[in-house]
Amino acid sequence: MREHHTEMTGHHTLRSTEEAVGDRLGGLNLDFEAMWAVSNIYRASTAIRNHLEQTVLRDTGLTWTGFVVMWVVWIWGESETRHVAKEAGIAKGTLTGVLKTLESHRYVRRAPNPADRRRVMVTLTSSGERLMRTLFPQFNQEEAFVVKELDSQRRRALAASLRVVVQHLEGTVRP
Amino acid sequence: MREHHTEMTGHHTLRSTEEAVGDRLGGLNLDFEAMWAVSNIYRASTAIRNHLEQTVLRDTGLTWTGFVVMWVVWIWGESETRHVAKEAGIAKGTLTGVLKTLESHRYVRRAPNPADRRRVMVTLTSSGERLMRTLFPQFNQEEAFVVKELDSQRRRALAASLRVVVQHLEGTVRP
DNA sequence: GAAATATTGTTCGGGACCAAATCCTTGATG
DNA sequence: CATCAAGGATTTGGTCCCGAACAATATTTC
Repeated sequence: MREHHTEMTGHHTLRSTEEAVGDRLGGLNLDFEAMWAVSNIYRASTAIRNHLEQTVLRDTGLTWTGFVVMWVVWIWGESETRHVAKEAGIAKGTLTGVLKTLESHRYVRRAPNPADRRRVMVTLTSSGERLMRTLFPQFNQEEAFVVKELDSQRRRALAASLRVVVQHLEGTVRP
Repeated sequence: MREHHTEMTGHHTLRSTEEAVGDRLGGLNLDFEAMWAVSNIYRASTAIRNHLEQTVLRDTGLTWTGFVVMWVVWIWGESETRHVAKEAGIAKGTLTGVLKTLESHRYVRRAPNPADRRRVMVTLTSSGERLMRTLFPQFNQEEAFVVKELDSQRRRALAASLRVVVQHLEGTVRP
């Protein structure tokens, strides 16, 4: 692993962070490969989210989570809240609040399920549908920008490795 | 008690989500490789964070962000708040609140910089230091669990690809 | 069938989170 | 020196976020 400084800006880049970690933890018996893999997943995720918020979402009035929730409903069609929360990766209590916000913008609508009155269904309004149709291609364009520096093979390998991680974690039953 | 919500959806695994996307967006002209790479980064990041919160952080009273902030100060030593916020990937206003929480647990301490009284330095208390020394090895052990299903070469490739993404995004100067 | 048990969405309390406004301090400019 | 601009952290307002407690509804058990 050869790491060389391109520049000494005095600011803290990714490279110098990893060096600081090496300095601080070099003596300990740690799994550094696992550490770099995991910490870079988190780091990339933050950077990507920031980037997409700043570009595509900037003037829409939508938050990241609001967008994700609408995306789920858009992909799956009318859905139960339970399902939406799971797919969006948020707690059901959180979803209640997010839906309240999205409803106030008239992007989604709640509808009680007549067959089971505990359940609530969520649908996009036509205005929400329209928003997703214009927003999603822009979103995908920025996704392409994000992985621009990786060739096709690496993109597929990246996605494949991450799928393995996710399925490993989700497949692990917790007591 | 079986699920009556039906038929073709069944359970919602990673695979079936990707299938739903294919059904819904198959006709559009999109960069699917980019989409899978990016969405799996986010998905993995969420799954990992949940896992670590449920295991290592569960009984510590620390939030994810609180841990990350302490980690940064632990690695870098006494630091300026500005630097900590950047490394932790949160806004400076957020850091103020997080530090207030951590200070109330006596894990960190604020100290005004005498040379420039606008600046504030953050250090770990000895109790915070002790906490990191016991917590971090556990954390690393769970990181190893997270990537258990990937061989060494894939772990390195994963980290390397993510570094490329992060540096590409952070290197992109925004107007 | 009534009572016990489970499931579902909402509410609530305490944090996390951001962008913008604010408050202090420093450095520059006249 | 006095003023003003720039650079720090904090506060503020609105949203997100979780877990636990809750009320309503559905299912199982006896």
